[in-house]
Amino acid sequence: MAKIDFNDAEQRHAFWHSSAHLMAQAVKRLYPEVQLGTGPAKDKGFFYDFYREKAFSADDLQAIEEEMGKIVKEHLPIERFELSREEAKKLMQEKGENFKLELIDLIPEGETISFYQQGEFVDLCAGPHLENTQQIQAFKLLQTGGAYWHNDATKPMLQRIFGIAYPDKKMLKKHLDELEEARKRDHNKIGRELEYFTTVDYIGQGLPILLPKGYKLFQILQRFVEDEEERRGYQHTRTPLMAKADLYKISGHWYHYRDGMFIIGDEANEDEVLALRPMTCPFQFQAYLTRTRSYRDLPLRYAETSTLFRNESSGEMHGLIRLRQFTISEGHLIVTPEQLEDEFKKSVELAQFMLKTMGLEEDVSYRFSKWDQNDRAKYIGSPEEWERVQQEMFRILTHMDIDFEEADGEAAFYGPKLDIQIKNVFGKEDTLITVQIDFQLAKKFEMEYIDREGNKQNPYIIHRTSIGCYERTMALLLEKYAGALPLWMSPEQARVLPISDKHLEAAQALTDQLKAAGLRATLDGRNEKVGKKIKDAQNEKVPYMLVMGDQEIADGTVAVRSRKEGQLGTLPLAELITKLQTEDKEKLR
RNA sequence: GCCACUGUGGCUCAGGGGUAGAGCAAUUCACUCGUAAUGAAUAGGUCGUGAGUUCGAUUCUCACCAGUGGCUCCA
Repeated sequence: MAKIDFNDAEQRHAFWHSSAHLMAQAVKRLYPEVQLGTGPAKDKGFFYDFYREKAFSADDLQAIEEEMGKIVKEHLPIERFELSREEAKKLMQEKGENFKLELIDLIPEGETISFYQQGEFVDLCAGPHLENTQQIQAFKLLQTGGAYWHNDATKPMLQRIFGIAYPDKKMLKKHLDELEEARKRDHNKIGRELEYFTTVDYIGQGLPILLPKGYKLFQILQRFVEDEEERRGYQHTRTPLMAKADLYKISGHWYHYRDGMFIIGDEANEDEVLALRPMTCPFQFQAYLTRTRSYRDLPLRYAETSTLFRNESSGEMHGLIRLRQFTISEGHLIVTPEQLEDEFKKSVELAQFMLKTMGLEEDVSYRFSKWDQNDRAKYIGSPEEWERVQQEMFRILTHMDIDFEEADGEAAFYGPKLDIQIKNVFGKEDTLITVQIDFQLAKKFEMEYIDREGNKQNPYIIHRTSIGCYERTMALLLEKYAGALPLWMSPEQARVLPISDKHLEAAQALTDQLKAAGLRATLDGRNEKVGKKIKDAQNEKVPYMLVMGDQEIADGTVAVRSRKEGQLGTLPLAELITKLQTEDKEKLR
């Protein structure tokens, strides 16, 4: 039997795919009434969807694991065979696999219909697979969850079981240990422990409280972003958090986004109906509309640190990543067609600069999000316009030095997007940053400029964010650094630790001097042993600990300890301040 | 919204139909300490919320709220 090369993506894939079949075989043995959905390999691991009235319990999972172990020991060969469409349907009918029957109907005419069999278990499947069940020597079922048939919320919900498998126990243990480690970085855990944020049940879902450390980080990022934007030719606005329904009717949000908005007042009662803003675009457009614009005014770059409200459905909220109220580094660029490419590139470059400075540039991937031409109700504009703008955007993207994937059906309702994606500790992907080309809203809002020939033209609009939503970005930073943020982002950069109460006064003076030098310093004036103070500061991820005792006071120095490097010896105060200021300004690690 | 799981003092958790405990953390006093875990004392919980069953519920039932994982949706 061929040995599996786990570094080979295809072999790994086949391994996990066969693991899914192994699990399905065990499930069918234990619960014959279960109907099979589908069971593919994932990036890491596998899952299989089953139709069953009851969800699988933890005890069920254990029983399934045990049954899988038995099947492995049976050394069942895995064999492929092909059937005609009629034979295939007959077989699946006999087995009562109604979902598989649906799948057969989806296989295009002329394509071969293949099955894989191991022992009594047969599954409709394109493969490829392992040769024998005994190759799967180590596995673990990790969790269950509901999943709609065909990923469609109108279809029945199946029970999905997730698992991981490896050719040997060592590899499995390594994977499980890594999972454990990743969980320890979960921003939702450390962000609360380190007191960046909290939630309160009687405030509500998706409405976190940023505690002082959380707000400090927010503020540091906001100042950094706004300064950088200003340097790059942006002007900042501050626009209302709500508007009359009329505004959203012009933009189309009222019709395309209504379920996502918090609406105040009732049209039926002829109230004045207002809605909290789910995005900033129509507000900033009003800034553009204050006077007649010439091509000489363009590009016009508006930015805003903008708080938005979206009525996400209840199951969606997650830590700081998915919220009902959040604040985004919003911006809109009003450009002529000739400026589109350059301004688009600059927008992406600004985002990349932000990612690089935060240390996240290695962790993101790029997605060119296009419309779904089979679902036109979701979008405004004609198919011809969509094709034209998407081609234009594709052209711009290929001129840039980025690898991107294309995704259908991920566009905004008014235009295609470049999404910068990032994964959290659980491997779940979210959009961190987005740059979008909008060829629709300028027309709707009658935004125009006078071109060289004196003719009125609709500009293009680039919707973009430089750092994304602050809350989400903060979440990913906390996970990236496991709470130990680089100095420039640390809410508390240095903590002064007096050896005893005797040294409190000198320690206070040192703290004040550091603050005067623009550093974020605090004093631990507790009546505790210095060892304990150091330990606490380490746990709270403070980058620098400054110990003050008789020796230091006599010498006019400070004993410096770094979280990363341990004892750094004693430094004269002026030298310490220079060191910290230098590191603070560096930003890049 | 759907499928599940969870909810006992700041944290980790124990307990169990008769109105609650432990360790750590906290506070005060003593000690004034050079890399946490000395001594003494104190405080802190209507056991997520509401209703039902019961003589009595934190413990049983139901509903709701919130947190978490998955699906759908989305920044």
